[in-house]
Amino acid sequence: MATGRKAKGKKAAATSVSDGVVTLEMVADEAGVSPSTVSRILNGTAKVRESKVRAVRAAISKLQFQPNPVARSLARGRSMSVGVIIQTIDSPFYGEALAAIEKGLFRAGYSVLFLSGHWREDDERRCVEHLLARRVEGIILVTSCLPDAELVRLAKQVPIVLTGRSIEAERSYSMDADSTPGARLATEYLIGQGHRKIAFIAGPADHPDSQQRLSGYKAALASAKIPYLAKLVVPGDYSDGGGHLAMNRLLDSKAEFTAVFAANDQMAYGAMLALHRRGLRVPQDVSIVGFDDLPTSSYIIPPLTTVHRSINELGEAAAEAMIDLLDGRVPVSKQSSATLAIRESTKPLRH
Amino acid sequence: MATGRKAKGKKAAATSVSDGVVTLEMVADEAGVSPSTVSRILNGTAKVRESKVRAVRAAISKLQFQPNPVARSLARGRSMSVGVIIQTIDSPFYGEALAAIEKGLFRAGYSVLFLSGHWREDDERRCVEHLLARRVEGIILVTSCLPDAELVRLAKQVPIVLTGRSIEAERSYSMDADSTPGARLATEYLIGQGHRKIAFIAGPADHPDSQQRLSGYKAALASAKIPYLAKLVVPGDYSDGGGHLAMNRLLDSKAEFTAVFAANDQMAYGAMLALHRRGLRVPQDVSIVGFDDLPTSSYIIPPLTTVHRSINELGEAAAEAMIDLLDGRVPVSKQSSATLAIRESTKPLRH
DNA sequence: ACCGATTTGGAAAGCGCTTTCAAAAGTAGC
DNA sequence: GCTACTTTTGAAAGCGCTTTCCAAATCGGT
Repeated sequence: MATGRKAKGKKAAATSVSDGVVTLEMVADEAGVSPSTVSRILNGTAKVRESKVRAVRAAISKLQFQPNPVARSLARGRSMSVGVIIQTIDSPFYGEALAAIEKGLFRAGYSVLFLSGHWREDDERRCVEHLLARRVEGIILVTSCLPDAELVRLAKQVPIVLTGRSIEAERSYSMDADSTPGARLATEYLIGQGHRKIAFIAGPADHPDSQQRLSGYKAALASAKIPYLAKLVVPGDYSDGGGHLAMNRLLDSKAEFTAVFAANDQMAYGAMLALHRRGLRVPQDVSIVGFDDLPTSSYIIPPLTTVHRSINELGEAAAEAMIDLLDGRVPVSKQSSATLAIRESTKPLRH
Repeated sequence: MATGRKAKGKKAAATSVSDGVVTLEMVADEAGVSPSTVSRILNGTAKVRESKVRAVRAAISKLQFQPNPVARSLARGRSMSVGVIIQTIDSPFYGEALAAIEKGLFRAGYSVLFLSGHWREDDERRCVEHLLARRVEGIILVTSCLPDAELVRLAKQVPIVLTGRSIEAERSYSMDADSTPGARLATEYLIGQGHRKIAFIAGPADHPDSQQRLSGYKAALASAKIPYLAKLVVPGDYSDGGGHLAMNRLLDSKAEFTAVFAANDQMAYGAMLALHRRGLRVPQDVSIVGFDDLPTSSYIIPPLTTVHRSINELGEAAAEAMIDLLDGRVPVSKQSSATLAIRESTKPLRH
């Protein structure tokens, strides 16, 4: 094979191993064809005579050639990478989603750049800048805290997919998994168990997600004709510590309640600890339900009843939507509804 | 300013906005200098007359120029990216380390590619391939499960930093934070509290880390002249479920013990739940200590006494070591020792 | 004012691919 | 066997930077 293409001196130099790194040109030489042909075979961009294909394939495996993605990116003008901005990369809740995003995009040949915004608007803005400078082809924002207008503007530059938010913009896709139904489900379950004095530990007030959970709680109360009492609602911040504090505040306020719905599992953990410290038992004295179903929630004591959403699916859907956008397709929206994981932190109220 | 460099037609074309993307050449035109000069200013690779520097700076900010990192990478032959392989990106323990790695490398101008190996040798191998193909400049392996020989071979290709492992190779850095002292600390604390029948829930047997914890446990027993009883050691797998199972097994075996040391917090959670299910109270009936100090460990009931290592520091150190390697320096090894976070899952044995 | 020693800065050659363009080869059709 | 196409393929021009090389400008000293 390798019909020995007339080496023109220059070629010989190119072929001389220098770096241990094999280039497409070396493959071309080895196979006795031109670089264009190799490229065409690599990308399937044109028909090439079978015999040459074989020669090139042989050369590739002989030299162990691997195309340099950087050169490729430059030539094609595509970076084959997408950015993912998350608030903290070690988020217990979103971890699984990240894994799914990584997997989905990886399979499609993209590299993923994860960056943390730390719940700070300008940190997040800096992440966006960095990603844009890195020429990512798209950005996935997991619970962004940037203002809508800014996101809309961003969407003009690159396709974006948003979770937990919703904006109107071309080349963008919002997966605002509404938390309201889940919150309602949780509250209704408590009501179904006979509870009427149900406290609510809220998330950060400015968080849309957190507002939805509150309104789900209210909706459930309303439909059961239970009056909404502001004193039963205490603010939290989605952290264990915040839940602990909130529960202490609630307890100190002497408001009466037989059940608590915490806007997320971490706050539920904190609340349970506060209850425990005051000698109150879960679920005998107080029932508690959380939201998120963190991996450990089924292993704490008592195992926590909580609203479960497939966060894995969320990640998969985000990755898929991004790929759709990048390919110029319009992502199909898919709903995955929340379910209630009923465990041992709740029990029927007996009177 | 801008002395009006004789535009040569060709230049005019280059300057004509086409894509919305500003190139270095356009900046050069705008400032009336050559591209080389702009590049030199950008990189500080040579002295340039003050007046030109100002003109170029002005042009850059006027055009909002941002150098294209892809082109830069190609020209410099450096990708400015490093890969991080972790077993699962949503690991509760390593999450914080990832955050620190990301931060450290980001600051140094590198992008980070996170990939998950899923505790599978060939998945991990595939990750390495991918990273190499992507031409990362270095790889950080957080608890790799590849055989030593392979890692040594890998180190010949790119600098690597390893955590929880130790290999001998040029351009590599192992940060094998030995778990033995921490494990010993935990066991000694239990002994100090009067416990003599101390069970141990081990991690995966093939895991060096897990072996160290076992030997720390043994060492503490030995130095207190407490005989080591094999029946008090049950295998686990570092998961909540594994801890649950292990504890059940222990309980079923009817072996007597007043305290348990779990090789990690997740298994401690599972064990506590198993204890709870059998009506045994922590710490009144059984004391338990964990290892890792997960963020939630101080919020579970009862808050878990556990071995704390600054996982954040680990991440920082990994990033720093990688940067050192990339800059051709030899990383200085820094030790951060384990401490015991004493909380409420342990109490003195009274007899 | 003149000469060698420094600075400065532009032209041009890459980096390793892709892609356009046009020539070379192959295929029919008559 | 020759014309008119259609396919296959190579040469060469980028992609947007960096860097080498060399000419031009500047400087110090006599």
